[in-house]
Amino acid sequence: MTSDEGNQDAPLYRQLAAQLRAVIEGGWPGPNKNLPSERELAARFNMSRDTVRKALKLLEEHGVLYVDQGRGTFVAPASVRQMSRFLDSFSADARKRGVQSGQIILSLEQVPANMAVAGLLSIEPSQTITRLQRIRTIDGAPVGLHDAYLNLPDGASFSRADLEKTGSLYTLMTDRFGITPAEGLESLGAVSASVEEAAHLNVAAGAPLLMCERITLSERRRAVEYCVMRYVSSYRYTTRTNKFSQLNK
Amino acid sequence: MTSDEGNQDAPLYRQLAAQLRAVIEGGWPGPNKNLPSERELAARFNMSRDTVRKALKLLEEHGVLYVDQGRGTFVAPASVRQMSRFLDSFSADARKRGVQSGQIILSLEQVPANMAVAGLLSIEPSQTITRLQRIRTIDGAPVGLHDAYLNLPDGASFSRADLEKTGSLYTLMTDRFGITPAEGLESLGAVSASVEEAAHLNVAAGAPLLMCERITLSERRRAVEYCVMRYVSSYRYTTRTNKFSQLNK
DNA sequence: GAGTGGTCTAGACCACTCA
DNA sequence: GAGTGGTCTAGACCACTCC
Repeated sequence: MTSDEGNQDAPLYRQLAAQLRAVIEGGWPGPNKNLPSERELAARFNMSRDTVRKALKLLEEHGVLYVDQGRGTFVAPASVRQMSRFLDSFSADARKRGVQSGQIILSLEQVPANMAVAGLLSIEPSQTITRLQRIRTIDGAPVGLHDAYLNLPDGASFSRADLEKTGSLYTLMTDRFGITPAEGLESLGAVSASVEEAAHLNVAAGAPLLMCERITLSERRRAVEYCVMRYVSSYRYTTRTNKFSQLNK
Repeated sequence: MTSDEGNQDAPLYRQLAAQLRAVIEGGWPGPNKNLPSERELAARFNMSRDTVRKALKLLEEHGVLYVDQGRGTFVAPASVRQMSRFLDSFSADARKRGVQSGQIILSLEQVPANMAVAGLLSIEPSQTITRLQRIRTIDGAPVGLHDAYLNLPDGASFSRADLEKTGSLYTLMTDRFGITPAEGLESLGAVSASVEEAAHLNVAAGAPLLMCERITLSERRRAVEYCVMRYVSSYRYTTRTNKFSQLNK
């Protein structure tokens, strides 16, 4: 987890954002305290006010800062700063929480897409895709079932060993196939565990599960993955939604 | 639902964003098609390139556009354009989906905060707060239970009639108390319906429910509401997470 | 090489808040 | 009225993509 801080290649505003976040996480200024004004920061760091504003905007999007017209720029409460607005993979999320994530691969195979999956991935039915079923664990205990349908580039494939090495499907897709997830559409609801699911997750049949369906899009907005995830009731999915910002007034 | 389009008071970039969105929703350019370049838009609308960029940035945040370095700016697939990244109230969400939302108020009272709620709202235990319990309905059928603890300004209160008039708690808080929700922290999981919950929601006891806890923060990042929501299994909570954008490289 | 978006600057004026 | 962030401009140079 390298930071832009001190990275001479990164844009100025990212370097500044990284620096500011570092001092804020270091405890200064405290929550709900003023930052120096944009003009002052520009002078102190010897850059234009617009560049400072870009850094502040970035930190605002990450929930680190908030702005109050005419009053100033303030440090957000720690509870907000710690919650990401962005999509994490299961393993990245676990790493951030400081727990150990793992997986048990149940199956990895090439299958023809059925109509439902083909529709969701915007491909022709019967086109072959990769299906990956896994049990996800946290500190060794099973917490979720992932059933993923992957629309990989022509001829691309990977083995169980490839996946076991990296631990993260997204890392594998990026490093191996050059596919960068850029956007995710998710739908969450509650379901009852089937007998089979219950066995995998070590809960009683009929136990409540959190179901999360996700379509992942690449940078060019091609659907590259459709995934159904089911989690035991102790698992929590957290999100931060900021600025009830609207295009409509 | 007024738009910035043609609103002379709105900033230029908002007017442009509204115009662009209107022509895109009108079908031109189609999904995954090029927009004119930033320089061309600037010339055509007689504004600076930076102002055009602000409009495009806004539309990108709303999932209407995406940008590909060196290639151009493109219209996102309709599936992405329709999904909001921002927090909606139950009633606003229903309106957007074109269904009729309603509520049955179970109780509205002043209560002392217990330790858990006081901690979440950052107030002293035993301070009195407003508790509101409701059944939420869609097209007349019960789909959710809301249990909200409100940290209203000193002396502020409202009646059942006030709430029944507007239908939306957020609208009431904004118009009546000047509190604008600016940020929400949410945690989702699955639970089993208790006997009482099952009766309210017209499902069997033990049925799976989607539980969503939310802390809502005001513009100045004061916790103004803690709410526990439980939804029947047919209810779906949808989100869009864009740009796996990171502060860390 | 031509065209695209990404970064950066220096300066101007406006809207809002607070004393 | 002094200080804050919000908008807008005109121009410069860089990084990337595609032919």
